[in-house]
Amino acid sequence: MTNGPDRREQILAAAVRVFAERGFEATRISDIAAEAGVAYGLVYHYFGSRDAIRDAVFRETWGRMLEAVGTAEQSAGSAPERLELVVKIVLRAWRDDPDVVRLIVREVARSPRLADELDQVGAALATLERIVAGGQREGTIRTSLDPALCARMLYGALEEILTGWVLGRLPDDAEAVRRAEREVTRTVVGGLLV
Amino acid sequence: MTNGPDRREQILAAAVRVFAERGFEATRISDIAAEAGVAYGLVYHYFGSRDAIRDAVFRETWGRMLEAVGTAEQSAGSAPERLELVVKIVLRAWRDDPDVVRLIVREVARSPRLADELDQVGAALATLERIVAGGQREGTIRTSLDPALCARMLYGALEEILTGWVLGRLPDDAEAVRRAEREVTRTVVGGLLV
Amino acid sequence: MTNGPDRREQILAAAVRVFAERGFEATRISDIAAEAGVAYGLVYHYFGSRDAIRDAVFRETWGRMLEAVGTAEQSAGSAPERLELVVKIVLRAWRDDPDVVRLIVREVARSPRLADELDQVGAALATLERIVAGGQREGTIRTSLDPALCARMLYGALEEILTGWVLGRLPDDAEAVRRAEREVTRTVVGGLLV
Amino acid sequence: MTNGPDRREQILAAAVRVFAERGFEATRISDIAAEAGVAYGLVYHYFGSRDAIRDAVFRETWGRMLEAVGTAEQSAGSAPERLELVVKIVLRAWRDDPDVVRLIVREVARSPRLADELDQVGAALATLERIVAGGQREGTIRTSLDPALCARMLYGALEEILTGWVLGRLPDDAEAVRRAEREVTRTVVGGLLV
DNA sequence: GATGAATGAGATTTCATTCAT
DNA sequence: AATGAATGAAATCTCATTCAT
Repeated sequence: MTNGPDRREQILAAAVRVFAERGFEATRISDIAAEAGVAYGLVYHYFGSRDAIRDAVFRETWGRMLEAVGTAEQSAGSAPERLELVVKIVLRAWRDDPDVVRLIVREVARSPRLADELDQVGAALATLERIVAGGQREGTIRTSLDPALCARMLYGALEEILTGWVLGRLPDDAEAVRRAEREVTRTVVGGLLV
Repeated sequence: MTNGPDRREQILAAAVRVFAERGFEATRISDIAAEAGVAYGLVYHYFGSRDAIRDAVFRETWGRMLEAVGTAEQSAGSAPERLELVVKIVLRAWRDDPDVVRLIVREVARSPRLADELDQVGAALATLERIVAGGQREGTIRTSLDPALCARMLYGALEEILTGWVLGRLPDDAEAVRRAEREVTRTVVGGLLV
Repeated sequence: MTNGPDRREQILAAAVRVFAERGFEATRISDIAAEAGVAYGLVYHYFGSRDAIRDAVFRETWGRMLEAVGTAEQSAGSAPERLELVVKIVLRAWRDDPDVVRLIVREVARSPRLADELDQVGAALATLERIVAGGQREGTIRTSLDPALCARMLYGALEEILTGWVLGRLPDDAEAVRRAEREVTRTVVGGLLV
Repeated sequence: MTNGPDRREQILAAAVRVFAERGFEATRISDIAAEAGVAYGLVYHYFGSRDAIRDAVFRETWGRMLEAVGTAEQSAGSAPERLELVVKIVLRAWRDDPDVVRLIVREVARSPRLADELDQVGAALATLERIVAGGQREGTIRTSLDPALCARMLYGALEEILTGWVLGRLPDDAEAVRRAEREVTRTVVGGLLV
């Protein structure tokens, strides 16, 4: 017996880095093992198969993101203030944990299996939906809107900005990040108000 | 028999269907050949390699979409009216040509290689950017906004709604499509106005 | 297009030789490909999987044997004469086609999957059973006997003698083969008579 | 804790069960450890290798069978009576210890390596041979027969009946077992008599 | 142009065995 | 004695690509 959970974490962290670097489809088990500095078979000792690693990695990265978004839902303040907080949290993740964002942007959205089986995107959207519906009840958001549609508009806008950063198509210095926060809040969140 | 261009189109159309159905990575040359009803080697006769097929397919599908978005840029009217037209064109594509939309949503949008080499998404974003900048010049859109950021917000919002339809997460009957057009226009386009 | 069926036969014949030589479990696909003098992947082109090759080989080898035993069932003469013919055919197979006998003796009997799915042993036993039952009707074989049990006794006796030859435990020169025919006929077939 | 021999027996008994269930080739060390309820490495502590376990198991199971057949050779009575006793002992083993019989039928009988290295089948056949030769000396068995051949005929007949039971192809209730004893004795043993 | 047989590099996965604790 | 984490060689299988006809 050695250091079980540690090893597992070590491999998982390596997988996040490699997936973020080259994408899931282009990543070989040997890449992960090499990055983690362990033997080939140990990856299989902790994760049963290639797909299992992918699922674990996605669950893990999304877990962090969802937890953060969850705090916004629990925060004090009106619905628009909560949405503003979501915008801040999501966009700042790029600076705080770029590998996770890279992974989410590049892989999670496109994976049919994930969309069906893990559906963490769905969880994020559901959180946004609840916040919007709360805003309609408290009278801060137009009741003519469909919360599910609003959730997708905001989510899509945020994801596309992250994509711009990931692909180096948009400036991502600290000032640009603050500006993006401001503009998304004014435009999309502002567009929802009564 | 010498029906060259026809055969090529036949294979390309089959590739669109298969890619839309199962994704690019999961699609084998044999799947395309089978769907097209031609022999294995003929796919290689017209397209030199697997990647060449992918590029041709993506260029082709995006070609149609970009052409449509281009007509909006050329249309008469103010910038907000042009953006509204883009919204209409993009969202109605789902009803008109779902396989193409499926393909774009699942594969094109965030594929790193494509973004680099074909960068047709970039072309679409550039069109939106030009419309927004035009609106700022004509005084209909707030000048404090960054056109590149606006383009991405609108693009992302649209794409995420299409994703909802592709994955069956949002209702997509004719009435729902009209409603989505209205809400995106009011919320995101409306949020850009002075 | 090249010479399809020929290639398939070529691989199948190679597989028979290799299986007979080293046994199924110890045989690698690469062994078969090398013995057949073809590329690795071609084995998979004609047979879908390792198990499929095994099944095809067993079906093929047993096919030849069963066909031979079938002729005995069709032959003129009394049941004991037919059984004597079966004894002759089976024991002479060792001289005529040792690889096939080796394979049957070493592999077929022990394979649970085969016993269940291909069950060619079952077909051979059924033929013997029918001959014995016919003998009971014509009054040449004791009616107190269970034909299924008789079939197994004769089959087992023959197989065990073949095993002795395959493993080099019994002399197998022409004279020894003739003697074995005589003794099995006198002892086991003779033991069944009224 | 120092219950060495007990542990060893525990693992050996588990191996017999697992081998009988799924065959030697399909059995993993982990299967044996799990069935025995001990840790992975402990199997290696008591047995040095996978092959060593197999050999130990086969020696063990055959040991019991050979011991039983040996008592027949030592028994009072004529050679035919001794052979009748062998038939009884072998066929009744199915009811008494089916896992052992299953193992012998499926794995031991024709395994080339075993036949060469352990050759316990050879020992059983030798015992039968000695009984037959004794019968020829005492004048109860035809002297024209080759004892080695007779031994194989009887052995094969018995084994094939056991196979029928193992595979569920023959009825194996108490009455059917008694009948099989009677018929083998009359047919094969009877066929040897002067 | 058209076919599909042939090739082989490379990926996933298994599992006997070792070894530190 | 007992545990199970760690290792890596070896096997199966896939599939893009080539090529003879």
